[in-house]
Amino acid sequence: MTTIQQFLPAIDKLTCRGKTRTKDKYRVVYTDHQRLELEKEYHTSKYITIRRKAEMAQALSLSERQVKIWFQNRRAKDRKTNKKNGADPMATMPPLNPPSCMDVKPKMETMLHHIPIMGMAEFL
DNA sequence: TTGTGTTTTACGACCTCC
DNA sequence: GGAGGTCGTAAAACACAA
Repeated sequence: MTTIQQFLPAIDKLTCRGKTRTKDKYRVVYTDHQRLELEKEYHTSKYITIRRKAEMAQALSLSERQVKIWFQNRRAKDRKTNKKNGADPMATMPPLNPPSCMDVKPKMETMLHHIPIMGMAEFL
């Protein structure tokens, strides 16, 4: 399994807009199995816990950073499709009463992003 | 085959919270 | 100050009509 970490030591880097990325692999394509497992986890919870992130990373041979970024991108995708469908903006909101097992607290800012959409009165 | 639109990784900037 | 959230964006990978 190849991960981006394997390419990080590569000296030959490309720069775009001041960013530096490895030349040989701009991005890796995750396997069907990796995507499936990540999707399953996402359907369990849209916000992954630190513990689950470490477990998933190990199980899928990805870095924790990759798992974190995948969840960020997945939520972004959800928001995008919800916006298009005019669906429930709460869908990607962090839970207000997270289960006790959740060791990551949802950020207030995250919820505030949704308030203008749903209306403050409704939110309260 | 190829041109084009969409999706998927990955990152930087900026923000909040502890 | 670090971790992790969103947003915007770059570029590779992919899908598909012409």
